[in-house]
Amino acid sequence: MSGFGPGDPFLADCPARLAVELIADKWTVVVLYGLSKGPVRHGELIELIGGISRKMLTQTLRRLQAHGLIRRHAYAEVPPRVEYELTPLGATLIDPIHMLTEWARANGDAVLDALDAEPVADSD
Amino acid sequence: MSGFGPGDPFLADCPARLAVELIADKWTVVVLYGLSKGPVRHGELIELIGGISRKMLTQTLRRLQAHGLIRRHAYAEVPPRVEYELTPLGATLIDPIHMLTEWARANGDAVLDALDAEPVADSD
DNA sequence: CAGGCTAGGTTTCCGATAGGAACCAGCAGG
DNA sequence: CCTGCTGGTTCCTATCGGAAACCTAGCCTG
Repeated sequence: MSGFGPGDPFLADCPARLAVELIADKWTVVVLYGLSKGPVRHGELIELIGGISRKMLTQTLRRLQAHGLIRRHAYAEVPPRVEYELTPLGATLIDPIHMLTEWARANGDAVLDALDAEPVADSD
Repeated sequence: MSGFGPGDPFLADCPARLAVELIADKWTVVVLYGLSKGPVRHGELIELIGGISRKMLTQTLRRLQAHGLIRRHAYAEVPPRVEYELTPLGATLIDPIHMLTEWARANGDAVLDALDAEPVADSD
């Protein structure tokens, strides 16, 4: 009587679960959001995001690329220039991500309030 | 010309960013989804989710509780019974999460295809 | 009435991961 | 020749994740 069917994000072998884990990462959502308005350079993302290290950014981008969500374009210039942009598949993720960031903007303060209000109350 | 304003999930001190990091966790989305249809017991979640350890489940639930997204109800019975349910605040997260899981269900296979298709191609 | 069962939670231990700092490549300009 | 720009990688450590054992507390069974 659980009401969950196959394809739900349960049971480790279903693709939905894998995809959820893809984006359930500290930086993935922010990076994808940063790419949502067009191609962006590596360095721009660093400044834009703030708090991410070059290593983590590169690592996140590589993973997204491997999963087919973004495309990497390296120009043979000096100094080097590398741009990243969403693939069509990656672009389909923007809507769900926008909902998340909208939720975050609307409810972020409520979450913060709860954080210092409740000393982990237990109702019984 | 970045086009991102305050409240966008950038810059570590904004509440949106904090809220995004709240759910950008391996288990959070799955656990919240598991609670989306009503109160569920600890043990039920373990079986339902599959792959999560008791430790991580407890830890995730505690964090969600501290952030005001779920409520814990411990019945003084033997053997013990503990139910978790979404708070009104937590319930507002279900819509965004549904979009994510829908995306995952629709595009999970495409992601998997990309994974073994592309040997990390570089377009330059 | 000793010992086992239950269900939720915690502790211990160890391998995996995150992430900062420092370093590298490669060429232009002073 | 030495420095700087940009993207990326390596090294090292603090933290995290997960399996398994243990704990609590009452009921049930032999």
